Amino acid sequence: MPSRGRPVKARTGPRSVSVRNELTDRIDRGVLAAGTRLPSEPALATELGVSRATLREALRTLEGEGLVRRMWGSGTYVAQGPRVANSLDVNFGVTDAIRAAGMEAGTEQGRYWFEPASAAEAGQLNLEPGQDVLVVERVRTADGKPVVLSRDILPARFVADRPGLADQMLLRSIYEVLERDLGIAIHHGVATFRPVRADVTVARQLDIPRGELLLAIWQVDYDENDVAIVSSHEYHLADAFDFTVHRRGPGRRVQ
Amino acid sequence: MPSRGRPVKARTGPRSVSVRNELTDRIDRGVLAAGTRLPSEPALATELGVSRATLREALRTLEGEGLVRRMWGSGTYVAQGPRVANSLDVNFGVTDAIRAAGMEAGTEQGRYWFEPASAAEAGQLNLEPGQDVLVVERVRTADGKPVVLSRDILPARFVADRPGLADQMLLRSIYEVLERDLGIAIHHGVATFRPVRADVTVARQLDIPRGELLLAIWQVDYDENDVAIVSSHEYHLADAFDFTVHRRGPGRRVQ
DNA sequence: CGGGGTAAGTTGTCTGACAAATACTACGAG
DNA sequence: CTCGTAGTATTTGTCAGACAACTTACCCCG
Repeated sequence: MPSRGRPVKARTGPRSVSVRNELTDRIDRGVLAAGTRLPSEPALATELGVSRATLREALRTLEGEGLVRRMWGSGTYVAQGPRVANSLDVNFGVTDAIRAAGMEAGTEQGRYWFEPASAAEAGQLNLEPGQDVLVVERVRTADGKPVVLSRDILPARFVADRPGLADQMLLRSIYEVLERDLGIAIHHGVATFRPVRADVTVARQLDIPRGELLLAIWQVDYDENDVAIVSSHEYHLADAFDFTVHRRGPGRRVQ
Repeated sequence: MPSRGRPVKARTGPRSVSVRNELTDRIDRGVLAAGTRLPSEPALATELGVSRATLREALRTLEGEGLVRRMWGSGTYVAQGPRVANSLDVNFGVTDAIRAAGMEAGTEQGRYWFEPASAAEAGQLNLEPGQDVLVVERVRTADGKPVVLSRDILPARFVADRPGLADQMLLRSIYEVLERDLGIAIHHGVATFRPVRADVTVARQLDIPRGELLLAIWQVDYDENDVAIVSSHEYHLADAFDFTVHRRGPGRRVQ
């Protein structure tokens, strides 16, 4: 395919994901307000120029994400739930979380280095122990105040022949650099979290007293083939944000 | 509408959910091991006795839940991802979490009372301020050691004419009582959490020093019609469990 | 004015077919 | 013998139309 300046979105994958994005867009922009009923499936399918099967594919995904609710014989409705700002279900970065809270996101003390992977890191990233990893450490600020200390760890081979990339990661989102410069799209991640107290090194970097309350988040991100790409450790100030999670079930015990 | 609180086991739902349950069962039982490829859609559809469209509906749901991965032209594979024990994505109760960790779940200091709803509670549960709510407070133990203090708040009218139900809630899971005795199935919930320090009352109930690390979780559960049913406050010992979350995306966002 | 039945509307399911992408195989060049 | 390449088979994605199951609203009747 000849290279165009901006490949709108034509080439990517199944057509149903385009439909999904179009519908989420309409919901986000308020074109489809919460609680309202969507047009019927045949009508909406014709309007979007796809078959009803493809539309249903997209609707099923949206229902799984909690954005719409389908009722047999009645219609499909936009969920009127609290469209929570930073839901942990979707894999946002720290920058997005800060901006979603209406504050200005910044970075301090950004630095990176290479080191041999520890046994734990090698296991998470599917490397041989001792292979080099790139560690990117940043202190993220909201309106100038340090709120998160993050350490992102990824295989060094990703940036081996691209010397400038590590510097880019200090300035921009790592997800963004991975996708735009390396063509690696993060598909999903698994996060584990626990309350901890700030030890002396973390306290110094975040400029808080030792023993302060933090939420520690360990996360591993995978691409669409379940290959581990990056492992992250984050320490969040306890009162910086509230995290929310949309939980499914247990209302499916009937069978 | 005829008053049918909840028909026994009349398979009210769509057939695709039965297919979904059957497939999750096979994955959970190990019949379909992680990483293996499922039979092709036509083959699996005939085996399950449904059309391919219905099977795809179920597969779509499973993909959204992260249990399988579909690859165009290749096949559908059981996700070999971390089938984490207590993932926050699914709405388990404290009892399930304790048992999943291989410990014995118990309850201490269970008690309940009625009180007028506070403004915040009334808003969450869609009540008039001042209407009575039932508050169920329990200390949950794992192998005899207190690990969670929980307060569940629900409209008093649910148990107004069933005096024994509140006592049942001290012994069994509230979800279970809601579903079996009241015909109310919790469909989903939204949880918010934050690290906190134990104040004096919480510390006394959990038998820990004041200032100990806790994870506070506020949650509101809804039925299938987005009606708020119960509001919960839980205080978890920081080192009792690790919570994990499966995070989608960021994949491809248009904007 | 209330109740019940009927009809219209909507989602769920089925059937069959073709398109698009991938995995496998056979073949030929080096 | 090794490697790359083209072709074929397999698998998921999409399409079209039809009918079934279910809900809602309207109209008619008591």
